[in-house]
Amino acid sequence: MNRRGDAATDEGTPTEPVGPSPTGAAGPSRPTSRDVAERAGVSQATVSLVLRDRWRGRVSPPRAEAVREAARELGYRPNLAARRLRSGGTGTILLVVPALTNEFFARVHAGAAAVAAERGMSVVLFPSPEGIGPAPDPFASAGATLDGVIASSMASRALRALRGGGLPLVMLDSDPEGTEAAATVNPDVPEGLRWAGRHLLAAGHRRIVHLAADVDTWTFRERGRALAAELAAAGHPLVGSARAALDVRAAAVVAEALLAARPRPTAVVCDDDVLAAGACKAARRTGLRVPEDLSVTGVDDLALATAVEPELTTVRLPAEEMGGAGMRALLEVLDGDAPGNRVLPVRLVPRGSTGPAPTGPG
Amino acid sequence: MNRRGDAATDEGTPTEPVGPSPTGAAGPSRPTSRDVAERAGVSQATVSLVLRDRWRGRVSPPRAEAVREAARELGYRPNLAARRLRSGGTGTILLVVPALTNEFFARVHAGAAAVAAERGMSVVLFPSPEGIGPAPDPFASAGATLDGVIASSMASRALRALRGGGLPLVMLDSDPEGTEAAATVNPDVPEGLRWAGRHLLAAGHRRIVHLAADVDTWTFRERGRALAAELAAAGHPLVGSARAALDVRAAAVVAEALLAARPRPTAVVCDDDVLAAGACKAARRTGLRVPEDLSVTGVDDLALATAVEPELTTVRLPAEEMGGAGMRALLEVLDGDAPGNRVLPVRLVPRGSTGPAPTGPG
DNA sequence: CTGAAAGCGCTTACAG
DNA sequence: CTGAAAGCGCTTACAG
Repeated sequence: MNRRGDAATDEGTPTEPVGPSPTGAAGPSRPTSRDVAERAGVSQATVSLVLRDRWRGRVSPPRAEAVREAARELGYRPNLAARRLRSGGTGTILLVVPALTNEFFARVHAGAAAVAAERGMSVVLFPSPEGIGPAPDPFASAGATLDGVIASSMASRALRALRGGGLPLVMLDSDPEGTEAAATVNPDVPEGLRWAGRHLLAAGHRRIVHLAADVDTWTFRERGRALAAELAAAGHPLVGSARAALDVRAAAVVAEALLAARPRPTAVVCDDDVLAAGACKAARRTGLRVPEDLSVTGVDDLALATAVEPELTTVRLPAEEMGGAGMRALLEVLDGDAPGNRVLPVRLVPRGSTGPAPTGPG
Repeated sequence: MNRRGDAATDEGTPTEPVGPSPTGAAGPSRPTSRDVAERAGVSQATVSLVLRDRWRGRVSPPRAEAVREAARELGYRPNLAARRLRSGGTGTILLVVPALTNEFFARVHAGAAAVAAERGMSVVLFPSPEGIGPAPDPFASAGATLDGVIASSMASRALRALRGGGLPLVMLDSDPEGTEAAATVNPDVPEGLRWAGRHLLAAGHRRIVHLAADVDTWTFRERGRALAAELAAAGHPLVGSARAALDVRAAAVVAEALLAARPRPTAVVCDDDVLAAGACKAARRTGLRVPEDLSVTGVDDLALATAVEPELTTVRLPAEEMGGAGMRALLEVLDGDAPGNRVLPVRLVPRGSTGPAPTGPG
């Protein structure tokens, strides 16, 4: 007979120094589906059916309700290990991102993990992003067997390594066309960059440059394309552009060169907040004031956007929502549905790093 | 910093799944311990003993080697669900932190998750940090059954909710005395703050103030205490201090007040990089140059430390190592060992936000 | 509509 | 030193 009780009952149990249960399964054992079945006066099979919501047309409503009540009274929670063993699933999803230390991907992960937790699944991060190209088996090195994969912002080259795993794949922030993904979830980055361009145009800026990320992925290509198109359509095309690695210091070096052009640009649109922070750094070194002499915009709305002075005007990407939506899509695929492609809205967050275009010659 | 998505070529890598699929449910079924046993000519029990490294004195060395070889040849990896079901463990560890969005805790989590993965365990984050005080059962709301708990930088009040769970507990960045933790892992924060103080004293600063975190936890109390003691011992005690919430904007407001004192302080030691960024903001608004007029130091070495201009001199805390060491300690507890208390070294990273004390009257 | 039974892959007493 | 056997808690055909 299984008991359930609070920790206080532990005091009565003998605790050897080298414990009887080295696995840490302390305390009285939890109620099982057998206990629920007994209490509800049904079989274990009925309990399983009802609790997994597969009972319609197979169990009578009153019995289903009785099962639910018994489960509630007992505080029953299914043993995930048993369920997985029986069902063949592993309960773990691999999240592949290009850089683990990046705050954006940390937020994507948080969003995905939260949704996974609701379903008793867990998320493992791909542990060595550097090795994703030549690694013969990225999945084995993940240290777990997998039910599916979510990949974010990957280069198409790196994506090849993800195929052939035969696992359901959901792509985030990636080309919705031509992938073998079962579903995609994308922030509307083109619209975001258009917002940034319009924001600067409205402030009177006419000499705008683009500090692009030196990363060959769909998301950054789209950013550059959308910005250039928007400005050109307004009759004030980009007057310059350059690429920098996603690193504040590297970006500062490249931005300094961009700012050396004459007439000097009055605004720089950056693909990413990290690049924008680099641009601000460059401005400061060059003796330019932000925003009086130079306006700067970023993308992401990371913590550093409000940490720098002035704070960054930026395009907020819904990182957590992307992770959550991606996980939800993957769960749908696992359930046999075809979720398709989703686009999430983004918004411009105006802050201190942008202002009216300086008047007079540059 | 890692470059996003920039992976080496993977040409030559076979795209077709070869042999037994390492990925689990899809494709041909994975080899089981039974397959290994068959191939090695032993029983399943022997395989289990050998592969879990519990074979000494129970299995002859040649047979043990044969088992290992068979497992290698087959690409055998144990089914975690089966192992957990049998052993009673759940394979999941709860990590409780005060703020999920904080980069420091994200790094602690990464370190813990990496070590956990090596052992086939997974880490769940406490999902609602706000609720940790009054929550009647934080464990149930974690959405999973647990083998143990790691808690970082928690207020003692919040800690009470963690007791009574009856689960093995490892504390990070917390008071090593008087807790019911089985083990603690702490960065040497007092030494870190002493370093900051010495660094400024050596640069000639005599009017130093402390911008403290308005958070009532052991780690921040220790920081203030160590700094005050170090400066007092040198004959140049703190000339002021104030507390601010861990938020750049809030810190800037408080720092402005600190900097209004006359004679003006020449250096501000901050409990955290976020506070230091706020202090830099305040300096800029006040018209003070960093570091010419004011030196600023932080603690953590977050990404923002190098994103701001000038970059922050800071005390680097080994966040990943703490998470990893904490997980290792917890695994030892689970194995029946008593790991005790560990202190991890910290180091001062001098950057542009500190310089020689300004000469002349403040 | 419902229950009895088999079995997922592993670990652990237990008997040799 | 080694193997046969039981069983962890669940889900799923299958037989009523």
